[in-house]
Amino acid sequence: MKNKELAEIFNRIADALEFQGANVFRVIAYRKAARTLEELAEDIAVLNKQKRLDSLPGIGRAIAEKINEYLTTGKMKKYDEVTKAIPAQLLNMLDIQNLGPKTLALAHKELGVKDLKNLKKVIEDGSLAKLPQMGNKKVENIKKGIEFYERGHERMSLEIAEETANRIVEYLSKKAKITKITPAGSLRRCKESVGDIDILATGKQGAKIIKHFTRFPETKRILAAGATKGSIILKGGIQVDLRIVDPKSYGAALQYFTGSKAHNVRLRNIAKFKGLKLSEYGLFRDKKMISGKNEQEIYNILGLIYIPPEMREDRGEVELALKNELPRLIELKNIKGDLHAHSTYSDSTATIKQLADFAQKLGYEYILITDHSKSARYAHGVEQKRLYRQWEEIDNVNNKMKRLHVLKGAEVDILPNGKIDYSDKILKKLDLVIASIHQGFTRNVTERMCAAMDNPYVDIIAHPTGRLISSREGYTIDIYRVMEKAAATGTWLELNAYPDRLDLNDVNLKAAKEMGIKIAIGTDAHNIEGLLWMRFGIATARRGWLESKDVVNTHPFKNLLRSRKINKK
DNA sequence: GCCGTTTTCGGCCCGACTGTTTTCAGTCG
Repeated sequence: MKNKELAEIFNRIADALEFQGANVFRVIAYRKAARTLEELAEDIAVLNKQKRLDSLPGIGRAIAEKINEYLTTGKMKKYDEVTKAIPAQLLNMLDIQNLGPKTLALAHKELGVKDLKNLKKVIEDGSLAKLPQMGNKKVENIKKGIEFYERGHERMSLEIAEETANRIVEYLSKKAKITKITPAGSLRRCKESVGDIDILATGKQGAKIIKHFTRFPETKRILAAGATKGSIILKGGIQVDLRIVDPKSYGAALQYFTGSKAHNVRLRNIAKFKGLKLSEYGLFRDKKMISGKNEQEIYNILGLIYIPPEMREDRGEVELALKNELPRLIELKNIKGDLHAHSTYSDSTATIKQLADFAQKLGYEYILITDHSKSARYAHGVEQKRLYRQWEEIDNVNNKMKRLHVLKGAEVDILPNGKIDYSDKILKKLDLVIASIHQGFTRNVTERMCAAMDNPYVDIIAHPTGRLISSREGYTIDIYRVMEKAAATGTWLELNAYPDRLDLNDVNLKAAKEMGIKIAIGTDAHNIEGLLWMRFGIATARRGWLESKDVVNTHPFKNLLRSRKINKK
């Protein structure tokens, strides 16, 4: 699929245009098209062939033509033009904090800066500081930006973001005079990875609170400290922004700082259309504030029903909210059991009994034990003899449990040769079977997965794309074809709730739902606490617009096994 | 460059902070 490739190209064109000082809205247009392509589950080439490009948001005639040009000739004139005119290394530097397109262009034009090495040189010899509008402090900030840039600035997992935000909220709540405080931004939207942490608070003495904030023990550097806004970098490199607003603006500020940017633009447009103005301070008619305290009220006055933060990405939620047709998103309390958990039989530290006890404590009706199959040597995969022993143990545990059912499952490897790692004879005896790829990430993954789904005993495909958020792209795979096969065979696809996986991701989940595919949420726990990751699974499911009915482990125990594909034919 | 319950042309969100300046430009979110 060329989707990602094209997205990259359009982002690159946007960078170049920005550098050249083009109309900012043209730049935004290219970025929007790039975003659409990044999030598209379907193959852009297929859409192009069917002449359906104009149905995509942010893609009009000009960009559609460019896409077609690239898909048919392998080239794009516009892209060649801009990359020829501007060295790639120059555009990369736009990622440096405090160094924007204007300054970079100035340095390029006046001092001949072409790469990072040049830039450092003109900083050191003082020539950059002498340019118009520049000065020592500005240059100093760019220098700090370079340091940050060179260390690498990865996004953090949702789990780390949550922990970090909690620590800061606790610190601020203790001493500063704050009436309300909450994380906002992408953390509140539960995005799979968080770039920096936004926190919103109310209080009378903004400057004092900000000052206290900058003294947070983990602070490494203070980026800004005003009367209503402060910004710090923690020792681990995480940036945290704090905004203080008046209580009467709390709802508007919460709405604004939760974002996403694209979602907010839509809302402000609607406000404008109604002759109103929406800002982080409130909703205004002329100069008069008509709402601001309460977030929900703002949505309602604009004619929308309340949109949950997880949906606020401008992926069609605004249109549905206008028509009062938003899905009723799944909640953690709808979950009746965990469908992916490892025990000490393979590579977990938790015994079956411990998992069962904790699952019961969580209020579950069932838990599926899914240890690795025999070929997974790295994970102490379970061979036949030990599998039988595990079944005995599960029977014993079940006898002791009050309410909870421990189910016999397995996470069976789909081997590089396409075979399933247990015989059908064994699979048949299991309550539920998960199949997954752990080897041969580039070898016919799509075909192997599709073949696995043809097996009537394979109920679930685990972490279907194989990506690790922090470190790995994922398998070489056509996820759309995999989803088509899942829909055709009635195989469930997993939403793996392990914070570094969250796979399927939000965008793929939404596509899967539209195709009628059922989702199984499993934590992939390798210890007791891992079962608590379910909340990240739920957050991601909500980002994928899933409702209770789309997720199989919202079924009560008596219906769960009945809904297997083998029992439906 | 996109898009339309307005407007097929003319909009396209808007404010805080900083640093450079004496009224504003650049960057960021």
